[in-house]
Amino acid sequence: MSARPPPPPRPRLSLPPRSTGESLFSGTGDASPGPLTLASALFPSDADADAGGGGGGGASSGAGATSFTQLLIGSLSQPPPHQQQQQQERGRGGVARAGPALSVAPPAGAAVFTVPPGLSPSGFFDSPGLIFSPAMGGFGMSHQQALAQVTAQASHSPLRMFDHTEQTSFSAAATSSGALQNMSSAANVAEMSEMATTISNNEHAAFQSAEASHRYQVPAPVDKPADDGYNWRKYGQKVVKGSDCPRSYYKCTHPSCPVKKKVEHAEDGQISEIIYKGKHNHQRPPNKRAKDGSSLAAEQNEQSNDTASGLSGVRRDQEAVYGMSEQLSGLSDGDDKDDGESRPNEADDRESDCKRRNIQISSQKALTESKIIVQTTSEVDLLDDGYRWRKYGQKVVKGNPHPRFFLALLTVSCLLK
DNA sequence: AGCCTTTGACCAGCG
DNA sequence: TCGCTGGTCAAAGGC
Repeated sequence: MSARPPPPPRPRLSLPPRSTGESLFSGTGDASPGPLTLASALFPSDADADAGGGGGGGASSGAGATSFTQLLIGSLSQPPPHQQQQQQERGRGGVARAGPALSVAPPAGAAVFTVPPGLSPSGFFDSPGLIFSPAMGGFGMSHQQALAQVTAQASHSPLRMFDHTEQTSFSAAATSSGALQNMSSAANVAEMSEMATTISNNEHAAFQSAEASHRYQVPAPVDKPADDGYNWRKYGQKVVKGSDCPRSYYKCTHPSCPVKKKVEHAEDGQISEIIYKGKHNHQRPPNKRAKDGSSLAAEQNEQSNDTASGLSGVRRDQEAVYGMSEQLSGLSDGDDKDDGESRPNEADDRESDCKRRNIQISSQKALTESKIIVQTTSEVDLLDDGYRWRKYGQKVVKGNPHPRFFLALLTVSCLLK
């Protein structure tokens, strides 16, 4: 066991079929996709490339994806600014750059929110790292802002993914953060950090972690991947074709709650992907995680955030959180205005609109602040997002053949106008 | 005792 | 129509 011979299966990012990027900025786009989203959005062509396999392909993806880092490398050396446009053009064309590392999320437009393994969506949303407050009309801040914030902070502290901020919610799950490795303390941080995420919303939000598999050294029980504050009951498990990892099916135990989630495991038993489906129609159960210790704090933290942080005022808790799904799914038109102008394609927008209706869910939450480091196996056009990134660090992570790059956002105004 | 996991079987959608 | 595959059900067992 110590020596893991075979290359760990790369985590996959679920990307919505094409239009993702566009939709991100469009319709619900305003849902401030946040860096993660952006990242995912950046991998447009993936869909094109995989287009064929899209649907069922969810599971299999991993093929030659370029690693985020790799892309970064390449991208960094490229001129960033105009990329946005290029990207769009290319996107449609289907640059195949986005590697197969990304798996296509549910084709049918089911708004699925894929959370990086080990990550809990709620943590996601609650986590200060993400800010998506539907109530705020577009999530409190535009994705640019979020991005800026995130990246900016990230630059200060190169923690990985949802660094400490996440710890609150994630901590619960973080039973043992041995994984934390370099990170220091926060147990959960480790988990999150190791994962990369991708978000695809609206039509397909998919947050996923990229280097997950081997990296999610989630010591915690595999079956309980993410403690998102809700109670889940496993109702099935199945080996999905094209993937060696078994997929587990969970249902929210709350009566009448339609929410389900699928958790895919890697060969080594670690979680490689979590897909949430549906919206909780109830309040999150009271600290069920208290026993976890850290969770308690998280919970409190969360609450304080809800009320004090201002994220609110508006029912940030459930509705906010879930409201996000609405946002993501583009159900809330009002907020869309935010980015309305930045929308690249209204046509797509409309199209997505239709899709959105079909969306079953999406989980969501927002980054409230802080640092987020996006890790993806396929960075593709990460830098093509129209933002300017600056590399401020690089690190070779154990177990990961690819060096990890830390980027800071330099500007965020380009997309706005 | 209640809740959860496991697991084989069944069902439905799709090509 | 058939086979494949993903998703769900439900009985049995465990904690």
